Amino acid sequence: MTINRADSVTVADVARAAQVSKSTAARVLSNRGSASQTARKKVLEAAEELGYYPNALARAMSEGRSKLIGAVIPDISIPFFSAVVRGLTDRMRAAGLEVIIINTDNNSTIEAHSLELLAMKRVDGLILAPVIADGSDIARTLAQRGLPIVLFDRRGPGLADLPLVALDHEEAARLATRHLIDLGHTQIAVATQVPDNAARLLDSTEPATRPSALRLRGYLLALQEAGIRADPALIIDAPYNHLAAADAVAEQLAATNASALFATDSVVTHGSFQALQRLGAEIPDDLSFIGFDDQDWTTLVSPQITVLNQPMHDLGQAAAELLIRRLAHPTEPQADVLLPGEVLTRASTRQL
Amino acid sequence: MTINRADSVTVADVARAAQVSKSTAARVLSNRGSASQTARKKVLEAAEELGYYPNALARAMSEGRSKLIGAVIPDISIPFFSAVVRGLTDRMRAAGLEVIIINTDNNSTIEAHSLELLAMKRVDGLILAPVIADGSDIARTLAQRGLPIVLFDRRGPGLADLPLVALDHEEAARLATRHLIDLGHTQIAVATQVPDNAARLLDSTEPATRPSALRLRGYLLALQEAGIRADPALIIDAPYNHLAAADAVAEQLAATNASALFATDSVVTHGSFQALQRLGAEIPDDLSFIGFDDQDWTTLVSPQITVLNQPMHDLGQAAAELLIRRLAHPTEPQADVLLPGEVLTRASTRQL
DNA sequence: ATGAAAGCGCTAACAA
DNA sequence: TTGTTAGCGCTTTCAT
Repeated sequence: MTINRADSVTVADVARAAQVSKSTAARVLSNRGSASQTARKKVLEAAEELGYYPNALARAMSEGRSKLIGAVIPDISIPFFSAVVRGLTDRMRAAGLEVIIINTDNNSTIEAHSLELLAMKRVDGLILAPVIADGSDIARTLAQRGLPIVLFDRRGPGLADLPLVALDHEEAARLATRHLIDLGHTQIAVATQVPDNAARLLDSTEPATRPSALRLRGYLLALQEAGIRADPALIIDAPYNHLAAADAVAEQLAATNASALFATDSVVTHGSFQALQRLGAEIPDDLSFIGFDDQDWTTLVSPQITVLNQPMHDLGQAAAELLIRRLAHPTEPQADVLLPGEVLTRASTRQL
Repeated sequence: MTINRADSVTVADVARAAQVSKSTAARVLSNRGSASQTARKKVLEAAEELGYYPNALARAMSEGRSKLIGAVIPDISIPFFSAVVRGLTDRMRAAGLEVIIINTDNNSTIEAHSLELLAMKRVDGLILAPVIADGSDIARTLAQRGLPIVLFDRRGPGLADLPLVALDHEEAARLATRHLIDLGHTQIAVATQVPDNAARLLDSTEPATRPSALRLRGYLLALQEAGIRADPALIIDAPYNHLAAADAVAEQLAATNASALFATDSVVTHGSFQALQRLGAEIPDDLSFIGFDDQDWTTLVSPQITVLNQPMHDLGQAAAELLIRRLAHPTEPQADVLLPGEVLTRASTRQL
């Protein structure tokens, strides 16, 4: 009964069994230096026999890299992030890297602790979907120390020099809004987390980091391009929680004369759809509706929902690829990667 | 040359800066041995100053445990698993353990490689939702070598002695079926992955490891208890893929006189609902429908769907807890943990 | 081609 | 309370 795996098989054990020196065995097992046919054969047989598994910890110690990547995200149970993580891990595995996932719940204290922890684990690199809040500058510190970091989905404050992989939020929202405009709508409501600087969002100097702000800007831009005046009453402030969003939309939408509604993220899309059901709105006869992210249910309800879909799996892969490139060329500067969204036209939007 | 280590501060660096010996510094930094107030203060200041982060790799080497856990699952992007993983990681983090997630896509070759890889990483323990296929005996080997493993959701063949955390599949399906029986239904169709030994499932000696087989057995059991004869024509073999499942259900259900339908997993539930839409069935007037897993869309469609819900987050936590207990008491035998499911009664099922 | 030996950064047993 | 020293398992010079 070998209960304790303190007795794990080491290179030395293999070497002894193969009757060669430790370094010869090490060479064969790590497939690096040179070794004679006979030595190689003896070592491999001994390793097989003893059931040798190289100790990645020890290897990491001496090689100076752990082959571990940290992924710090808000919540793996959100479909968007779980699809992204799938793309991410697929690509990382192909490169021989494993991924440690940490959920921050958008809490900057948790984020800070997580980053420290991953730094201690000596991860080779980091994918970070930062909490939008100032305070912690740990990410910046780690980056300055030479830890490769790729931002995902959004750029936190003070993280200006790190590369970002994300949906082109602004352009995606512009597409979605233009879809409605092309159908003849002019009274277009939008449900989103409204930032403080909403009114000044079109000033090119006004910063916008959170996805919702960028998406709102895209909406405003599309209106402007079409010569439609933005009506503040049509901008509905919806919390990032489907129940609360449903309440907000139900209440505020009823007071408008909107002929169309655009929800700028998956959670608010969920809430908005519930609000529309509650209001008894006939879609698309009373109101055209375009949501965000192609969730399961959007093709299960009737009418099926037109959505702005983002390439979740690809986004994850792109983030992985960028990080892998940084690992290989640490100094080479990397440009942001913004992937386009796509309107999936279905039955919830129609000509006015 | 060693990459990327130029900046990493070590205990020795701190010791030098604090003008004490390496071991004194190590003692205060790891908070173990004893040290004088003055020494402690000097060391902590020096550590702060230099920005010292302990190297978890080195610590793992000498302590013999990595504080890393492996989670080997079919696919993180499936809502069930992402919710489970959330519960799992929450609990693990609280215990100071991080989780490496690996997707197998139910491919036993990938599973085998993943297990070897995690063994090399010297994870302290493993959560494994095994592919149901014989072949690889790596999990067994690792377990015999003393690596704590907890099975999740299902018990693979040849893994009889490992503890399992799962939904009580059989009982859950029995509950769901009884819900329909209680409403007066006797012609109850079931959509599931039908195992080869379906006909003999009620023999207590007949083995059933895959969740779908256990759920089918629960269905049969409920019928038997109610004195209803099981009708093979009502057992619909549906692939684990919502499109194919929709086709199978649409075709086979039409040929029956069923007044109710029970879908035994989330994917088949999705497909079944599409099939019912395609058939133009009025729910619940033409047919009562009960699905599996409380997915977002089940309350978004109309009528809202009655489902058998499993406690996903709790399942993840339970798996983590069991593994943590094994870590602390490696020899103590552990019993399986089967959590109950619950019928969420909504509008898709009604009195016949 | 092979072997001896020096780390990688940490913990822990043992002295002092 | 401190410091010295010997590992943990692997990679990697540097001789031979």
